[in-house]
Amino acid sequence: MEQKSRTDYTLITDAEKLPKVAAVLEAAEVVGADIETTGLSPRSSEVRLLQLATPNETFIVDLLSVEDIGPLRGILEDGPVKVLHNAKFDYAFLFWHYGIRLSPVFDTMLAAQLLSGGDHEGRSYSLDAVAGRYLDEAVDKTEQVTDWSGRLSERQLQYAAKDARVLLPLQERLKSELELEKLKLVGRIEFGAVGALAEMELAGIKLDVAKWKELEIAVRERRDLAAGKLESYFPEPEGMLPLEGIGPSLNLNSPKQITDAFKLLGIELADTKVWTLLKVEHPAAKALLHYRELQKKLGTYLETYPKYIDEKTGRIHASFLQCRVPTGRLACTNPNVQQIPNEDEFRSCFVAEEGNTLVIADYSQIELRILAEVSEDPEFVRAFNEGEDLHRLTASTMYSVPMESVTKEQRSDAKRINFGLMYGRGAKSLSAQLGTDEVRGRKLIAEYFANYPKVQQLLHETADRATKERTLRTLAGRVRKFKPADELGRQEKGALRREAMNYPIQGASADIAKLALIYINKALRDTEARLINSIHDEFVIECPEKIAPEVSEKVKQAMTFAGEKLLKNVPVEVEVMTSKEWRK
DNA sequence: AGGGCGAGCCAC
DNA sequence: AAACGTGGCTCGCCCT
Repeated sequence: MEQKSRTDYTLITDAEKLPKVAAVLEAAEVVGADIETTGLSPRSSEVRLLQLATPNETFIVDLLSVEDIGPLRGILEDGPVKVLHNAKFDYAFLFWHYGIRLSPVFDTMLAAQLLSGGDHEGRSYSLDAVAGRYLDEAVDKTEQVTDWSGRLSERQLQYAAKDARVLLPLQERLKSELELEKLKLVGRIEFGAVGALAEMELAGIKLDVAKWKELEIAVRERRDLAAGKLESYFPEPEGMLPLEGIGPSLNLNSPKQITDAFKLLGIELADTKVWTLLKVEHPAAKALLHYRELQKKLGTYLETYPKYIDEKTGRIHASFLQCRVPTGRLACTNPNVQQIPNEDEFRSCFVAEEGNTLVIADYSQIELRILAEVSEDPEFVRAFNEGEDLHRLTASTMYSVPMESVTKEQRSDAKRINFGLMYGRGAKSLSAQLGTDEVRGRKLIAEYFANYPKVQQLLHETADRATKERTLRTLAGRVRKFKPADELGRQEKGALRREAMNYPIQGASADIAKLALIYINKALRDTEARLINSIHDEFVIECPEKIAPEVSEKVKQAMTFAGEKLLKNVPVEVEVMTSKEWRK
């Protein structure tokens, strides 16, 4: 009689067995899936194992001996739901090495993150941790970091099989939790966006290094000049021999040393932030701000970004973090290509490859449209429906002047208020920004809310609900949980109310953006166009010049369609432009 | 030497 | 106090 192993699995080392495996998997509704790789980067590492689990059987395909996994393609690209933990990782490897687009996907990591409602504090989302929380089952990950490139031990194979199999009960549990918490739609959005994000990371972005270096040299020159000017305001340190004076006597990047240096000028600084320095009369304050700006650009961007260029592809492949941000927005790292300085000087260094062009598309005032939709404020909604300039309209009513007589300054003030109030901004900070006194700031806000009473009502009710019910939802149903307010101090309570007021707006914008990722990726699937960046309400696509017009149209349609899924009473507007270089 | 943290600043 | 929401990155500084 055959001995039963602890975790049953069938090891496939022969390609001829694959059709049979495919037949078994085809009959399953849900398949647990996992891979083991020789490293973390799909572009420089290999896939060693592909594990596929049904309730009855777990297959381990040894991809070192099985080269052609063609018979499994149908199962992976369609058919049963593939359950994975951190599916973007597996998707990227399978897409890069086999051109396979996993679909449909259920991601147990994303599911767990959605269920947390943005409260990630002290929570791990490793498979081990999530299985522990939802199944009371430990998954030993000690084998994960072992060497998967050579001969595999029984322990390794056991581990590989277990990893795929545990996903089945875990998915069952998380699926019902998502249903219970009314997170099915958000789940579908997140799971659908996995592929788009994986492909976007793999596509990467081209940096024109020569142009970047030129800019680096220019900015360094400007920085050195600014440093010299700044240093000239401070007295020479005492007891220094002439030769020793050559090195830097004062570290201009150190807030502490800067504070001390200002003290020598008779200026006491509470801190060295912009806001503080702007109020200082001494020219050294201005010089410091100038120096800081250039130093930031040099250190964070110009000197750093070339290091991120991948040797193989010659492009920068950032990582997008799908569910880290409580509002649902994407975060981005290594490097953060969402925070490249907005000036053309910087952005235009990100270019299309020879023969290609960029299609740059962004939503026009999406957050204000969401505010209109959610608040149902009649004037707000009407303005968007009639294609009016909302900032101008706001200024016109706020200052009681006809639309056509609104000045630039008045419109700019209205714009600041429109944006500021979405962030829960109060009279104090608004008046500071507008350069006016608090009394007038308060009056402007009062006038604003008199014109848009339902906006005020919405913001107020939202903050109250966050405090009382401790949970809020976006238009798509994405949940954010809030701390109990009674444990908070005055200041923290205020912060919570502001977070709350902003959440439904920023969150719905994220919902729309993620839907857009899905639709854009789908629309471009059979073209040579690739999504290469996503900056909250803006998408950058690279494609052969020839097909730019049709790509522009497809992207615009996909984005509009995504917006209209959630905005029913307010029109969605998308602006698209084509350029060899990234620009505003 | 390297981790952790705060200050400061870039994006939307 | 500097109160405008969401992030990530670099630097200085302090720690082990």
